Amino acid sequence: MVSLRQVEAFHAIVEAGSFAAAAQALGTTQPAISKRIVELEADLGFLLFDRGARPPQLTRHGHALLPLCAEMLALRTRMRATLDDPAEYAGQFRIGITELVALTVLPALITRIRARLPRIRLRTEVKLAEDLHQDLLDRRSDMAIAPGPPPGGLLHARKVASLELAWMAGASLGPLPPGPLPAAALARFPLLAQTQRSGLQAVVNEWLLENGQRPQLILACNSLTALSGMTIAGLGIALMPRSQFLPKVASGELRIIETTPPMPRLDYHVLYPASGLEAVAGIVAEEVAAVGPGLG
Amino acid sequence: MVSLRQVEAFHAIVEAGSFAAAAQALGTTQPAISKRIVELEADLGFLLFDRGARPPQLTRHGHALLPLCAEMLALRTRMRATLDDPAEYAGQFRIGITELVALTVLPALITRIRARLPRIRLRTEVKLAEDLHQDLLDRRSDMAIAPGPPPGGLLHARKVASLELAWMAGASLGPLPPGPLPAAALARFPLLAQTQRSGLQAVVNEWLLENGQRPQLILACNSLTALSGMTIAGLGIALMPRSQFLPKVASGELRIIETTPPMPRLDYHVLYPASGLEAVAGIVAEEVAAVGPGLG
DNA sequence: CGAAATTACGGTGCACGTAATTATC
DNA sequence: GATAATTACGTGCACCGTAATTTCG
Repeated sequence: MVSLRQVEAFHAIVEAGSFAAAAQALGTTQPAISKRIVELEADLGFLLFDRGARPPQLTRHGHALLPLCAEMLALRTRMRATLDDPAEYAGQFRIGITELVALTVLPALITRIRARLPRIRLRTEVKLAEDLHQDLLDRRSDMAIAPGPPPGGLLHARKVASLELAWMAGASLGPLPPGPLPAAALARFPLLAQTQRSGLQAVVNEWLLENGQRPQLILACNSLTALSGMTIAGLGIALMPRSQFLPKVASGELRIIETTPPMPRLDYHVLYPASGLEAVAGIVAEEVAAVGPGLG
Repeated sequence: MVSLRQVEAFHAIVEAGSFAAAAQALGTTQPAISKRIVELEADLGFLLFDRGARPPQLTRHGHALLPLCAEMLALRTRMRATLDDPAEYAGQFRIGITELVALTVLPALITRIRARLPRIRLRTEVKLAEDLHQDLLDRRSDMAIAPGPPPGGLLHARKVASLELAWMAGASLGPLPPGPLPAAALARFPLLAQTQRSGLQAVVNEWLLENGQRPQLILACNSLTALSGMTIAGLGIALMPRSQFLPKVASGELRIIETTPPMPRLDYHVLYPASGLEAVAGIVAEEVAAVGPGLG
């Protein structure tokens, strides 16, 4: 029997232009897409694609079927919008966040969301920025609070904070030269960093490259907390959200290294796809924006 | 994610009036239906039924969702109808038949069907009449060629043959009284029969009951061929399609017992549901009708 | 020869059906 | 107390992802 997954796959192939692209768009693999189409063709009793062409061309019947598929998928979206008042939404809502969010505004955010959407079933997952983006695109999450910029025009995006970043060094790292350091001087320190998939690390890479340095990481760790600990221990220097670590600076555990040119700010966005949950997501996004200043 | 099976279940419950009735209509069980609804509600984020009422009442949101579901299911049906020329249909088509059909017109029928629908993938299954009806209702088959009457108004039905039936006795059963036998006299013979789910047996039961006799079967067997063998062997008498066994009568292996009142005729129908394959089924039905006289 | 779809295959999660429980009239 | 839906649970299947194969340009 025809299933929505098959219809979705067919539609995605036509939209994306190839089986492989459709697989990526739907967050699955090429063989899975291929199989869904074979099954759909068997169910319907006619071929949808002419496999003799590259890329596969729609058959006459495939063309005829396409608008029906689009309409069916639109209906699925409209089903979720049937809920006129988002406050009544009692379903699951998955928010992907960074560690920074988890350490700062998450408790306040959850409190605010529950106040406006009392029946919602929240799920949060901490990941690095690029993984959060991918989860959104693959529909594994409904919203992300992450450094931008958003990967494409596919997502609703709203800027919620602009973090001031600063290179930090532990007290035991030895004397620092006075005044702002150029990139070349900075790059001579051991660089501690989150992994390549992190938003902070993207800033580091870009800044170093723009200033003629090759990023050479000494140590990568996916935990910001662990990273700060290693920095304090004098293992190297790390780029971190300035305000979040000001207490450590005041206590003398961390020292701030100014740079020239200065580090850019890191913009946090709330991101969500068009998936029929926009009404709910819009409310959550408002609350994210409200707590945004707490990020730094 | 919302699936067509969930939507189908929801729609069927509203149509049928209860979870249990929907399960029967869809050929599944009550728990399966219940689970699909729970999942659908979880996906959508709102309740569809008020479980506090008996039978469960649609919530406000359930009411709002219903037309979208109906539209989606209608789209699924239209998808199959996308095929404008049924002769191009290259899918599976499952025909349920009785043993009588298999023994008489099946080869001719298959030849004719393949001529008109050259790409079709035919599947045939031999079963007793009641099982054929159930397979149709549960969507396990696409067409049945079986004794009527059809169980409800749910199926397309077309009469394709009217079989003359006759009680038959083997040569070794001993002398028969001359002239037509009343039901009471007939019932004193050992009665051989197909099982209760057979169309022939339904005729026997009804006729005996109408004429004041309790059906008392000596031996039941689901094979008409085996039944005729046992009759020839003198184990008892059996009601069988008259024309099909005329050669055995001519050879003296079988004798015909006329009754009073005479046995009714057994009407064969071609049956198929509304499932989006009507165009194909209509063509197949024409061919069934064309070979119908071959049934007797 | 390279890109892309299909086929093959092993594993896993999900959906089903049976049976027991709960709830409602 | 009876009917109907839910919950619990074990099983089988279907779908997925990895990898190998085939098929085009």
